[in-house]
Amino acid sequence: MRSDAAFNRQRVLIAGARLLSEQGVEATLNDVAHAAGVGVATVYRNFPNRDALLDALFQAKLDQLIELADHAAGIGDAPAAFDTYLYSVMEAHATDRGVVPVLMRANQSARFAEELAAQLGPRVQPLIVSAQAAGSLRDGFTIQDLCLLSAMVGSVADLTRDTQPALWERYAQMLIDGTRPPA
Amino acid sequence: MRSDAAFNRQRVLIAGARLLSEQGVEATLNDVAHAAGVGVATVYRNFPNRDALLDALFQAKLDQLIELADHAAGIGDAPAAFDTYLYSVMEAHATDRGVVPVLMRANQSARFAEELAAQLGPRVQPLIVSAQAAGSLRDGFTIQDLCLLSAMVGSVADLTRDTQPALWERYAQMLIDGTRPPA
DNA sequence: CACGAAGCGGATGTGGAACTCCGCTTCCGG
DNA sequence: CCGGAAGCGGAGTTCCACATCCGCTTCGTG
Repeated sequence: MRSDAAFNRQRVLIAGARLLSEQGVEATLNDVAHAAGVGVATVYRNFPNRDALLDALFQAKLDQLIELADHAAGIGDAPAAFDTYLYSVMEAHATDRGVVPVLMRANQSARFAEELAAQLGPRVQPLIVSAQAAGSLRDGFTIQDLCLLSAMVGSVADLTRDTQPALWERYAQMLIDGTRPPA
Repeated sequence: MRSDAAFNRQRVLIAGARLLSEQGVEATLNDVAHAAGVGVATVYRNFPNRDALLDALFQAKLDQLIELADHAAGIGDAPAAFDTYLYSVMEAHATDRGVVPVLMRANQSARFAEELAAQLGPRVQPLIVSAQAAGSLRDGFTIQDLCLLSAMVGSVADLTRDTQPALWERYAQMLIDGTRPPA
């Protein structure tokens, strides 16, 4: 691969990630190409179609969540570690319009679901188990719950972004409260 | 207005409501026209554009929520009345893909926000106040909370409809638990 | 019943976004 | 330093949904 081509591919990925965060999946490939400072054809040369680009960005988002999990795993206190992780994922959903649609493709594509489970599961499951053992998390709580609770926060953030950009935090807190074991 | 024209208008509204429930705002006017058994032009003769049709359907959805509120108001027990209302609104969001986008236009249009507040507020506020007085609902809970909690359930239902159509109930229950006063 | 206005349906126009084609430019091994 | 392969940009094509136009049909009044 020629060096300039590799450089352009990076530019497309970076611009794509930025536009995805800001505008969600609505962003057009024309916009991405323009933002990256390349022509549309260059985008299509690297990614056969729109979905292929999204696939590539999916892995980047996944890496981001993995990093959050690894950071939380470094916290000694089990309840705090879990809470920190859950909150940071919620924050990612709320502030990055690309996370929800990209990750939620897992519901539609077995390949995505597997990759998600394989890469994220081993890191997150211990957080859940430890928090349950410490009594700060209700039994029966699953990774899927974590994904969907975060998606819920994301949807609130989407609806209120224009008028009350910080409101999602209220609901994030409410949901975190809801993860405690029933009294 | 000619009788056949009035009849066709009704057919469009009914078909529009059905498609909105099933497919959400994605439904095309062509589909609506076909489902109603009329031509596209007939739809446009009654509603100058797509938004005008959605406006008309908005009022229908609103009536539906009002009916739910009136039904709940008939329940003597204040906590049960509020819970019933909240759950039934959540159910409406989860099973009718049209409710979220139609109602959430209130966030963008002052007119909708006013109409919503004017028609729904006086019915729902008493439910909230009574439940709070009875100690089953936390202080600071607002109508907006009710709308957004329901929207959250709707978003979960959207994401899981294909694979686990009843999963939204789990989160509905979780959120209702979250409306109790903190221990 | 007859006639004109009101209403009708679908062919057509318009616009925006995904995707392709092609003539020009840039890279890089010999 | 040069030839050609690899890469490039953007004009053009296709597709789909919204919206309009127009010749034909139906209603309902006199």
